[in-house]
Amino acid sequence: MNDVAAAAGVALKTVSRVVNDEPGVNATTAGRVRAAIERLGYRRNDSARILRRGRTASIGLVIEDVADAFYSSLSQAVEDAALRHGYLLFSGSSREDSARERDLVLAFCSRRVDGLIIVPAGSDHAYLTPESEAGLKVVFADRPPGAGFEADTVLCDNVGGARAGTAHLIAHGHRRIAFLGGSPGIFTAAQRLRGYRQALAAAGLPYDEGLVAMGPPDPARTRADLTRLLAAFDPPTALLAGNGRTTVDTLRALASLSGTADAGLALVGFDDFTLADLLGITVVAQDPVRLGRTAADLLLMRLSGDERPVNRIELGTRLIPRGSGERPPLPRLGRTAG
Amino acid sequence: MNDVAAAAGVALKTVSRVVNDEPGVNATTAGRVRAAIERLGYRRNDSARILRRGRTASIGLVIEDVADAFYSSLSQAVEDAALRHGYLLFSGSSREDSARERDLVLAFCSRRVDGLIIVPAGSDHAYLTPESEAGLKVVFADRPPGAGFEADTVLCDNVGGARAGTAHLIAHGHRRIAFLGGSPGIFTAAQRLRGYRQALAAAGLPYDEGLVAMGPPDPARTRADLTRLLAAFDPPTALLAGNGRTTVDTLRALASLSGTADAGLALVGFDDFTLADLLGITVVAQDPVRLGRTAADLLLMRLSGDERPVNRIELGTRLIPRGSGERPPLPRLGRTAG
DNA sequence: CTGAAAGCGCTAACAC
DNA sequence: GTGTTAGCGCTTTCAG
Repeated sequence: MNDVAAAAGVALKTVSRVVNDEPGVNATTAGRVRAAIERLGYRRNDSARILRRGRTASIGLVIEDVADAFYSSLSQAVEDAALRHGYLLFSGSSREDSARERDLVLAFCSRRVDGLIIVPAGSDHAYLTPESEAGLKVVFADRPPGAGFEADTVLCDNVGGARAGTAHLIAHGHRRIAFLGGSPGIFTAAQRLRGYRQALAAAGLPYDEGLVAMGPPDPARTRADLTRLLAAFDPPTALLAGNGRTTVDTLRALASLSGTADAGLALVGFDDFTLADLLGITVVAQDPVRLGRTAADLLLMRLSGDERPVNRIELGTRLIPRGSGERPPLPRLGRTAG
Repeated sequence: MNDVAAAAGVALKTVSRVVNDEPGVNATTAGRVRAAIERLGYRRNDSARILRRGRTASIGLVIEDVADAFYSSLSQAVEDAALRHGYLLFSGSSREDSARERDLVLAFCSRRVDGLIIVPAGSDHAYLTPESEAGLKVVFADRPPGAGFEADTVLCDNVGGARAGTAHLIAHGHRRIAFLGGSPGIFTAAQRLRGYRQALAAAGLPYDEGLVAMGPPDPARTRADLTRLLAAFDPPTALLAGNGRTTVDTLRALASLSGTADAGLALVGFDDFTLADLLGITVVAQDPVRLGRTAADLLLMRLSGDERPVNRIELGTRLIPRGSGERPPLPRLGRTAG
């Protein structure tokens, strides 16, 4: 900036004014400055600017995994909102590791991001208290913060969605419905299990632990779970898959077990996915774009001075019937009592 | 840092030493400092650090669209490599808009990222010359930089992949093969068209412009293209879809046209996608993770001082037969000449 | 082992 | 309209 000033024969401050489009600079002078900038290939150093102004115009996004369709859609929505408002985006994936979440968050804090959108992997966010007190704005998305930390939160209606999916299967005559969900320690998985149980209870059906299999998405495990379930004395006639990856793993497992007694199993997946329409898979759809946009809007409101009490927003889900969830129970020959 | 120093009864510099794990600090003193840091909730301000050191330990990633599976996989790979080496990642999507690409890149440059990985939307990168001369390291991924700008580049073998896909269809007896590709202005789309033509030429088949439809992925357009192709006097018996989204759009279109004469059309897609296995879709698979990792490794090498001449790496593709590409041509009743 | 002073490149506040 | 000065919070350099 000094060099530019020298080259244009003006003071440092004038260059600053031109660079920042501040009013009160003679058009001719400004032209001379701009020419010098062009000639020298000068680019403002935002690090210095940030240091001086105390505002970075950047926000941090911590999700579980960018390569997952749900989170990449969410990212896209957050990115759009951020860029539209002049914020740059730092992003990182926790990979469901709370230490990595914490490291990312603290690294972003050290960079003095103005705000943070977090899909938490961990359940303790006390480490954010000093930042929050120092004025950092934080919004939690998809999962709430750990107990003891208050912040705006945007969630999907996991309980309602799972309840609706299960009720749908019950309405189609199913009485033995298995639930294949994510790790019970993950908020969304636990909530979906609750919804599943609520629907069973509402229909007067018993809750059978033998019909529940939970854990991190893993094709081999899903296949094993399914094999076990179908080999039982009283196997399920329907499945509720608790998340997108498990739904896909379940489809693969069913395809590979095909020809055996599994065919005709009804299936409802939680979270929509590409080509579910072509495959005829009934799902409880979430709206990751809306989730991301809502979280971003909330954060941007806070960043522009909104001081209202903490929000907790729950977005609805939508059941999309496509065939797999509307199949009636298949009578299982040679296995009925007697 | 001043406050911490005061609270711990030491000088500023000692706090700095502790914060940065520099050697030469008495363990007791260090303990006192750390206690003060904890008590005050102090977090180093990286903006100041960056300003002083002239190195931001961050890299910028500009892709086409995070919500696209290909680019989100690439992102994940880049992110992993970056974090592993202590770099934070700025990311943004150009949405195939060269102005947005430029704005993002320049914003990252203003933040003084140490390096940049770009999937270019535009074809003029002269605007990067000053940065490059100032020491910024740039790697291009998936598509090369515009003429006149030299930089490391990592590509997929688009020509070879499309040639292999087309040759595969020819080997299965097809003579009239349509190509549904992306906008001809996009490097990858143009290269894949070349590969398609090479394969036809190698087999002595004519190139028929009526069998080629190119443009930005759009379900409605794909459907219209397909309808037109199939209604022609001498319709194709096979399709080569030029990218992931078009492959999916093609599948939907074929499904909705189903029952009519389209069934039995052979199909090879370029770029693999989730569930292509279950749907039995033969594809020419790229490896976005490897692409991202290679680009990141290249950049990290440069950042650690590698000054060797510019690299241009081309990653191979892999044809995965799954059924759709192995169907023989279907004789078309009532349409043959005579 | 610890500390004091200078300065990274910019902007805010105030002259002229 | 333009210029001068101070200082953002840190690291570097050099002294104790």
